[in-house]
Amino acid sequence: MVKMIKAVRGFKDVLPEDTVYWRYLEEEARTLFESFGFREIRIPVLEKLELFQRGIGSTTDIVEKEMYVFEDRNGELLALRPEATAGVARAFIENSLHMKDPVNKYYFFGPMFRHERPQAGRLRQFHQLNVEAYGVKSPSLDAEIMAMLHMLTQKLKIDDALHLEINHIGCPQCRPIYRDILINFLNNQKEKLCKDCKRRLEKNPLRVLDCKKEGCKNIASQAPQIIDYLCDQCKDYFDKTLDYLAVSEVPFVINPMIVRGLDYYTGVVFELTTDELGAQNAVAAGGRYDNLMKELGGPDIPGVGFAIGVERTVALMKKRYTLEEETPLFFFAVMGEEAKRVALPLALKLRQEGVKCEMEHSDKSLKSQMRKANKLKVRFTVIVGEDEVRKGVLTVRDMEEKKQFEIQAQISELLKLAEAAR
RNA sequence: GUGGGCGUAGCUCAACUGGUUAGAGCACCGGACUGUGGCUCCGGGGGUUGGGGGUUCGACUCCCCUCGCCCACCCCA
Repeated sequence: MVKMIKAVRGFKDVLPEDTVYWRYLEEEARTLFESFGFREIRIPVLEKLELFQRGIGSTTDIVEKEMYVFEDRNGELLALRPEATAGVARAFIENSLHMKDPVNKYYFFGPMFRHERPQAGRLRQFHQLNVEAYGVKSPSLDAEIMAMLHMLTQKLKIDDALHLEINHIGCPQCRPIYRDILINFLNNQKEKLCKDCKRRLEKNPLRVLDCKKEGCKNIASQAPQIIDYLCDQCKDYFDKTLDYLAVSEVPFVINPMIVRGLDYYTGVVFELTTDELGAQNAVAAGGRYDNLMKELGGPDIPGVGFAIGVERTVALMKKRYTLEEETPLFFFAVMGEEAKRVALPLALKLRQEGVKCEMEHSDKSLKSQMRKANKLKVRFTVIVGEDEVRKGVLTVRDMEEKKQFEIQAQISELLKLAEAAR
């Protein structure tokens, strides 16, 4: 037997029964985002490796060990994007969009690539819906964006499964101060920390705060919290953001343990989490990234945004309701060459009018064609056989009413039926 | 990268302590007045039991290796 070629590990096919959900999500997101003034941008899947090293941070796990890196034929190092924000920022700078657009709000949809071990809710190729707003640093904008995310989950009827968790991780002034205090605190109890946390202590001390191990949790619960060490500006900014959320009736909880994994985050950060999907509980996440643009060699322009995990969102949708593909209105059951000569032009004209229909092309018995029509869940089966051809008529069977009748073999007659069935 | 679990028809699963041509349901195809669906009945196709090696008279069942999938850690959407 010839060896079967299978998809690459962690890369999945999305079959028609599932694309219904994907499309529903995309369409709801598009109309919602656009109503907020966000415009669609599309960027390449492949970027120079350096973009991600500088944008995301060269010591983050994503850049250090999860990227698909390739050498181009000219020796240049390229990477499949592990996330979208760095690329959007690059496009923004490269096209001088801050000089052109009065409003710099973009949304984006596409695949991302991370070489991790697959598990529930985690793939090597996965999809994100991203939202990015550049040029303004304002609590009301941050709150508006979180409200938009909340509205999307309401439209998708999955908001009951989600919690908006929010935190503020400080600015370049106050974060280092807190960081030192935390490191100092943790160092004093270093022996009680787990193996992973000792490593985290070196690399990303904030992560110790959300370790799942009991011992570390106990220590973390007594650790100093960033909120108590924010500078006046950050504190004020955070308070205002929370107030805007409250008056907008967006439910949220403050979670001082939220830390983002990408270096570019500053200030307000948030996650949309669920406890219905196993260990990978973040359905969306985002925050401010006020230094990203500058670090990529662009203008000093602040940004805020979030990314929604499409597969995870679809998983929640599927747990709650069923979406089905649109069924054809007509099925042409044909017997013989002459019948096909009658049916084909009629089917083509119906589609021209936007009516979904199917016709049989293989030479099967009427019984088998009826079975197919039934399986397709069509409303009308149009039977065309020798008798019909001779008389210039069509036999129409109403599959729901289980009644059938003859009509003239004219497109106008079929359109009348289509109109009546709507 | 590290752990654990699992691999039998398209899908969900069977097959006593190793023992005859590996079964069932669903799905698929066809038939039951050679032009009529959904129900029922009947029939049919489809598996080198993930792959390789070993033990044995005999392996889906035992052993080894390998590949793959799943879940968790790590990390994150």
